[in-house]
Amino acid sequence: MIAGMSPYDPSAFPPFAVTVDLVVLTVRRHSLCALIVKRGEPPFQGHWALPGGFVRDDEDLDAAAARELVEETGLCVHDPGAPQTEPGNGAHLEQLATYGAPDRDPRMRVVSVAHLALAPDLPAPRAGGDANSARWAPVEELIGQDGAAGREGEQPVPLAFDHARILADGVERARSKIEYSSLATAFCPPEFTVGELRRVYEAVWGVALDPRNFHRKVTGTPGFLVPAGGTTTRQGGRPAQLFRAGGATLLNPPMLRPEV
Amino acid sequence: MIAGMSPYDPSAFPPFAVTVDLVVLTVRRHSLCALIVKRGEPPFQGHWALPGGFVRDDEDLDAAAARELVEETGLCVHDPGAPQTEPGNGAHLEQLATYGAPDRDPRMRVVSVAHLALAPDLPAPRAGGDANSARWAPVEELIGQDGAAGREGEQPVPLAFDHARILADGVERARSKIEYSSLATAFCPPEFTVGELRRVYEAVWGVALDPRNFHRKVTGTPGFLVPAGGTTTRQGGRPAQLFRAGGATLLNPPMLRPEV
DNA sequence: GGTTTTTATCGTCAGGAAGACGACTATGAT
DNA sequence: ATCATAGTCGTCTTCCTGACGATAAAAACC
Repeated sequence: MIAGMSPYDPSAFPPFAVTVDLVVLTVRRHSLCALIVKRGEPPFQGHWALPGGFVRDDEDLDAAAARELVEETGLCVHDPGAPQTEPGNGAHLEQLATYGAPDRDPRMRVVSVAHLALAPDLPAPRAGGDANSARWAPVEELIGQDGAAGREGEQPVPLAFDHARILADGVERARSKIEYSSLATAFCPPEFTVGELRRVYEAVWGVALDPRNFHRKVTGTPGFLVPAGGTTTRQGGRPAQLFRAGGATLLNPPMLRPEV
Repeated sequence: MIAGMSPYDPSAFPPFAVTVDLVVLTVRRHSLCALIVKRGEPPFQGHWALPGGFVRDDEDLDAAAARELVEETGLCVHDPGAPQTEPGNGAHLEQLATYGAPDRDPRMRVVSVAHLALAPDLPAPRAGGDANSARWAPVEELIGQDGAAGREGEQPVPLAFDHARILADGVERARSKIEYSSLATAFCPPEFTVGELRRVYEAVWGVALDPRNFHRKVTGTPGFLVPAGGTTTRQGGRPAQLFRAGGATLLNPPMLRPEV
């Protein structure tokens, strides 16, 4: 607000509530998982939902998303201004899309600016202040698209509001974006092996990749990986070289996702 | 709103105004142009800005964008629900991003959901109800990134609010999306030649493409183009076969944008 | 200790796609 | 008739990918 400039006539536009919702993704035990929280108040009390909350009066949208991310997971956003993420143990955060159907919240008009966060595997989710509990759930349990629904009798958990749609859009964004960017490294710890990075791709895409061709591709792309010096054997088998994410953010030519 | 469900406590969240802003792009005389309107009221009275307006109380975000598009240009959105555009003489419309910095409007808190519209060349812009005038402006006059700024003494027109940023994001979205989708056909009339489609790519990317390789690529990609039957000579030279956009929306492998 | 298993890494080869560019075709302009 | 302009078909080389053999270095097992 600037002094001396008259505000809008409040009757000239309808008031909205603006929230941020978070699609927080990680890779746990070979599967892509999303963070969901149990709602403690109506509507949808007791249902699982994406974490989120109201945007404050003096807060930018990205700042609100980063604040909610810290509140729900303790994760810090790695590089708030940069367009792409870098290694670090922080998370990658980017705006996803905005959802504002008139009836998406039964009580009033709410516009939600969804954000996508990618994080390395975390010890355990911590419940935020306004949620009874939180957990990581494999995305195929939340959105039945891989035909994996019904496996072992697991029925999809219905998410509150339009959050299943938001989650599906976020997953699709992640799946497509690791094709042409180095974003998959956001799922990895600061130092990682080629095999660990390959398992990220395999989990996010739900496919098996040839280890030899994958190794050739990622090590042959300039700027994608830089040797961190040292090896690890935490996966068993022959020790693997440790890498750090390089400065390159765009992969050209892209990593090709196998046909379904 | 649902009867019997109590509304939010209005003091629990700050009220926002929600608007839609439009990045309407077309190709005119070999250059990528954006629709801008002259503001008739403060703030930024007399400055050029992107068309847009308030979202109504019972209106979805996409519906508001489509309504503004009709009001400003008379263009109808081709297929409101489909994820991609098809030929038609309507426009392609998709959500771009949301901008909500606390100080982006000096009078109050406004969150703008920007949308991107791609349209074939139109006869003439018609000024909407709330704009004194409207015109197509080459994007390099509005965002100085191609080094074309200052050519012939044309200084960039400063757009109101954060609209230069929004326009730049929209242009970048269009430039990248025509790589891997058939979206470039949204800039073409219902029937078009390979050469016309190539000139769209050249205008949007600002590069020259080899006509022979381009022809091989687009005609060799299944589902991208379907012969419409008939030829035209409106470009001079040998008559060219007319095509219509095919059903394919994704180009795999993508059209490669030459290195800068 | 020896063998098997697991994972990592290097190499080879065939097929597909793209860039560079030659050649030919069919119109309008002069 | 000649030229300029645009469209269309080929050729050749180069690069990248997918398929897959082979080797290397650790842990697990007997």
